[in-house]
Amino acid sequence: MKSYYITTPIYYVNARPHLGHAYTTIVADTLKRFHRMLGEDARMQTGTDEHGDKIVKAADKAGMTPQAFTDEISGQFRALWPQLNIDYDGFIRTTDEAHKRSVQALLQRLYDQGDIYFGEYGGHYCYGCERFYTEKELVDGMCPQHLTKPDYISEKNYFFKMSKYQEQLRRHILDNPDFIRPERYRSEALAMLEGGVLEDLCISRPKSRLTWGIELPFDKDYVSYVWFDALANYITALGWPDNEDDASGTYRRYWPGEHLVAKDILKPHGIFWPTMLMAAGIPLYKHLNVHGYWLVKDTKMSKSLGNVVDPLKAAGHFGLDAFRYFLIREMNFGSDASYSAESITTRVNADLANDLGNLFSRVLSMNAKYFESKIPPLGDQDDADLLLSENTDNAAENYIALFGEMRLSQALEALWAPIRAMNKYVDEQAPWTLAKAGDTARLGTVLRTLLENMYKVAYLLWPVMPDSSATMQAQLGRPQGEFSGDALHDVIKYRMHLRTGLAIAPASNLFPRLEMPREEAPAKPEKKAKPAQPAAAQPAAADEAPKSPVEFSDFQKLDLRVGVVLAAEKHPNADKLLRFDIDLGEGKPRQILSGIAAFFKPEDMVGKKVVVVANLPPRKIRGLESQGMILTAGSAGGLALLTADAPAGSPIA
RNA sequence: CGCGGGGUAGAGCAGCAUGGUAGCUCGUCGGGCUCAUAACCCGGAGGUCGUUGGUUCAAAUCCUUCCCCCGCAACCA
Repeated sequence: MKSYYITTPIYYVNARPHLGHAYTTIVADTLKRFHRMLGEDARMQTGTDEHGDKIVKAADKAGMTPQAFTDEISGQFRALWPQLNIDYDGFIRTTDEAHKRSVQALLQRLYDQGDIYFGEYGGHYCYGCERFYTEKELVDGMCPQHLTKPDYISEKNYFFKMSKYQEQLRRHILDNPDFIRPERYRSEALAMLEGGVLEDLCISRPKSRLTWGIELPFDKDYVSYVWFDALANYITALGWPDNEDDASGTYRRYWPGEHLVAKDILKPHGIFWPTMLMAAGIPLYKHLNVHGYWLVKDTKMSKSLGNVVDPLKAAGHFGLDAFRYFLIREMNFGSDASYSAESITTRVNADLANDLGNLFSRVLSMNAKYFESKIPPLGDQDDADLLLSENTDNAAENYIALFGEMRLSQALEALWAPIRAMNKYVDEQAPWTLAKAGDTARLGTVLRTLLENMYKVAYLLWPVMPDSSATMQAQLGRPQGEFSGDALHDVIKYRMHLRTGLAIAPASNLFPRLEMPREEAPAKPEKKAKPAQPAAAQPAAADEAPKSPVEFSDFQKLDLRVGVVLAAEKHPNADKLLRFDIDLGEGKPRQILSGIAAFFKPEDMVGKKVVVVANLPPRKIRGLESQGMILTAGSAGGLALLTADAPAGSPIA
């Protein structure tokens, strides 16, 4: 079976995950799903990069050991991805023991063959920054950060003979036009190689300055400095070098794979890494796919500007699949793109709500009205019907081809042609007129033609919007199953996928329209001014939006249970809070605080059965810890308890 | 002359490697339909493709001049 291996960079754990990390990882996930649908043995990998002095400093600042600190941030990354529906197969940390051993093996191999040598490294070192500066970086001979004069120090270090492989790499890039893509980055890499002699790469730091790293196998006074440590992850995670000769091992199964990176790390991935592979006698990766930056309000996202977009918040606000769709559709892969609440709202409303969502809504509701939601039989098709299906099939082929060339935005654009064509077809065929005329046969053919084409589109969208795709397929009465073979081409090949007579969804509301965020400038006078929120630097953030749809799996995450109130009293330090002991059938009652003192008397609560969210993280409120949340229904008149006639601890679903 | 990218309708972009009626989405104006998520469909207005010169029967597309914007320059996707 053909294999496909896609990696994201390993993310440096000195900051929380942001939109950029999410974009890269979502694209990787989408590619993996796409190749899986092509019947390939697809694997996707991500991870975290955890060594170096920045980490030591960040950990220090947080009052933690480097290990505890990296455990924490790495855990945040790992926990984030499933929430964005990212289905990774491997998650590597550069602090993994196996990774360290493999890196050492790689270093030893190059050292033994003479590609690593001991030499002198000199430069302008700023003690404030704890780093070297080149002549060019200095401003009037001063450190640009601290405006102090750096010391010229020199120290002995180990170097990788990168220059030795310069010409070989240049030729490889020339011979393989899509080795680095899109084109612009290939040109840039070539420019780096043609601009003169490549310098050898300094790959170590003395332990006197840095201990948080992988020890060099041939000199215990030094640790590896970033490059080998980080880049090698792409193969160490596959088990290299232990299984280098094992034809059935993970390494041989997936390598060579391809990489996905943002433009800032083109040089390490386009130059350093391939020369390292050449030196080690390992085949080069197939492609380096390089994407641009997300700009926020046309400026680079950065912590200091405070305009960093939190991907989870955005996904929660706009809907996860809408968010994924937007990222892939809006950014022309390779170029920069602009992120804003306005642009995502416009895009999602136009493409998902108006075109795709509304198509499902109108067709399913007509099918409910005219055929009691049962899939009508297909009668004789006329030219318009055939043309519509042909249109879909052509678009699907384009979609697949464009996807394969990493022209992701254009791939989605291609799929929207049949969606628009279907909306037009509805107008032209006017099923409501056929219904009035009593032409049931023709009416059935029209709707059936639509349903079949909708199914195809829904199916094809799975890599980008897995949940919505599955929902759409289920609405059409053919829930997504396991993929086998080349599912993508198979679905195009056939025109009939649905079962005549099967009852399907009577309505659909997949992508509710988003409300356009209000302009910051003049608020419309008739609207009641909200209590003035401080003008947030965030692009109209996600705090008080209409609730976007969630997946059933999200609902399942809630642990709702029946609880019996054993004791209730006023919170000693708060007017609005009551303190409860509630039996959830766990043997020991839980202490739960609830802000309902204005509505219920403590003595009335004892013995009541209530509904409790049992898996919220414990939280301290006015000095007491609350280990859950009591559900109530709020209305203008007051507050009502949710209750259930079941024993304590009964799960609710 | 550090390297690279870009300048195409009001906005955002595609097209440029293999020159040949300037395309897409949003917005806007007018019309239609009534199945639908105030949605959908049709039509219109709006561009001398940054600038100079050149090659050519023909240039957004190739060569050239200048102007402007934006990244990068050893670890931020």
